[in-house]
Amino acid sequence: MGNFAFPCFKLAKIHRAAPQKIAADLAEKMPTDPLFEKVVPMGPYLNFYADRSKLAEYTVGEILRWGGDFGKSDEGKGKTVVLDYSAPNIAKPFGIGHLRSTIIGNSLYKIHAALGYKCVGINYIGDWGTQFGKLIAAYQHWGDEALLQQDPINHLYELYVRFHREAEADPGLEAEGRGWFKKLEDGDSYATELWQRFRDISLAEFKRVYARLGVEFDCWHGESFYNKMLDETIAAVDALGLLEQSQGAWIVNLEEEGMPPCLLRKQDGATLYATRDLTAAIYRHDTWGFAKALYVVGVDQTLYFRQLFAVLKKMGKPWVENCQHIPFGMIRFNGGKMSTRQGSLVFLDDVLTEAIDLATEIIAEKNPDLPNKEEVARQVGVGALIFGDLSNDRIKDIDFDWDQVMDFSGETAPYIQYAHARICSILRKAPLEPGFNLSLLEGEYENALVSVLSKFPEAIERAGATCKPSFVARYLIDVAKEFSRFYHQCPVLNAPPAVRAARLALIDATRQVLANGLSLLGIEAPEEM
RNA sequence: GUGCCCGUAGCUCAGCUGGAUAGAGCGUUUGACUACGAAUCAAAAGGCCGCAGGUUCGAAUCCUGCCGGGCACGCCA
Repeated sequence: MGNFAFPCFKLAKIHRAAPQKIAADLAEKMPTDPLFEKVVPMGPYLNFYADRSKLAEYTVGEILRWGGDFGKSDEGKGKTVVLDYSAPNIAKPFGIGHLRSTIIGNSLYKIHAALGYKCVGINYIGDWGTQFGKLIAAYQHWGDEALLQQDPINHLYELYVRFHREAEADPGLEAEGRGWFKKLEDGDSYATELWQRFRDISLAEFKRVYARLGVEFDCWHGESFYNKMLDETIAAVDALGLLEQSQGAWIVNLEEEGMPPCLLRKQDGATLYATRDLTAAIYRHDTWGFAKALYVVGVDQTLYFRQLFAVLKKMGKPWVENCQHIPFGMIRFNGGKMSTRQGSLVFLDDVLTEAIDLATEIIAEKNPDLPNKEEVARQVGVGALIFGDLSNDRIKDIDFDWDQVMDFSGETAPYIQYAHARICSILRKAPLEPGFNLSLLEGEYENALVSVLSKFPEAIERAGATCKPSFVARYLIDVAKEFSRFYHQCPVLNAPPAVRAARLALIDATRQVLANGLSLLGIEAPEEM
């Protein structure tokens, strides 16, 4: 098989001839092209074989020329894409469930940036809503000031879990929670003060986790940021004649669209998630005039986003066509849904710590003299965790499994990082030599590596078009795999001088692609590990 | 009940707009550190691509039905 194959069945139909004959005829008539070494028919297929030397000269040459910019494009030049990701509910602890939105969004940010878009990463933190009323109610009943001082996160978590446990037996609690949220919305000073404290405590903790993950945001406008604009939004909906009262609540009817109504105000007058999201969408469009707005949110909210977008459409916002829900599958635990309320939550921070500890152990065993072990252990442990998530199609559910997370062999980030580190190791011994002749790279393993390297821009493009970082992740596995084969088959340092120079250039190009690719996933590439 | 998503090797998953003999990793068995780092490489075993129809020269891929699993379906986010 060649680098490209052309099936001749369709032509066979048109010309009423056997596809084998068509392939043979075409091979005869095909004009010679310097890029292809040969074009040969094989049954009903026409195979194009690229000229290995030319492909190597071009590919490796381009990579070395562009360096860190190799793979980028100007597809999104002059366009802005707004990404809504992570968006943790800060009344709850940061669970492993939030990891998905965070790292998928982070990667899509980098991928779009590489495609030339101006990106705005928004952490739409869940710092408003009924859950804060519940938290306040819980604090009223069982809160402990001393505990809140010394171990704030765990204490808030306990309160949250206890509230829902006790609420099962005492439905009055739910009403109490809603009551506190209403007070919060009405500006009650005591409620506001508690809310502010809970918010500050949680946010500080969340920022610590983001730092460990290496994730950043351009904008931290949470739900509470839009409080003052909510009335205006509802008034605008009303002015368009879209607002209806139903069972005491204010809604936008979506019967025509075949969907349940979208609630904007509860019976008690308090607002809902949709009210804030609607406001946020309009605000974001006014502020950034986005060409695309991506919402990296779980698949369980698919209907919700269809409703939200439907309301925007009814409001006559043509730009709603550029809004897109980017769903991802749920993380389950022991086959069941992970629930903060039931306390069956795996803390992201614990998972990070475990992964980093394991990386530390492996380093102690395999590379005890490594400088800055702690930093490398973090890069590897966190990388493994991120890659484990990004390497599969985001729509698939994940059953959280410690054994799987803690496996650093095979198709993992450490595998890719290891290939990168080995290249760096060789290049430390022998830096790139000037005057190399890339046309010498025509061996089987060299060609396989060159060939996969040439496909990097394509991988980024696909990942961007589909909003699926997994295309980049899987691509990097291919690169690392081809490199590993090459590495075991072809000596670099001990090769004849001319070949050695060319191979040094080849591995340097490989190093560049691995580093560029990993960075698109939000994974670091240590030079030693 | 209705709608949406998923179903590929023992396990976890690739398979782009239908195209050649369906591919990886883990696990299992075997081989390779006196060549640049063995977190690696090489090899073997392992498949009615959930089931049944249909469209097509050709289907894991498209259509229909069924089975199994997940999610959602008005006062949470």
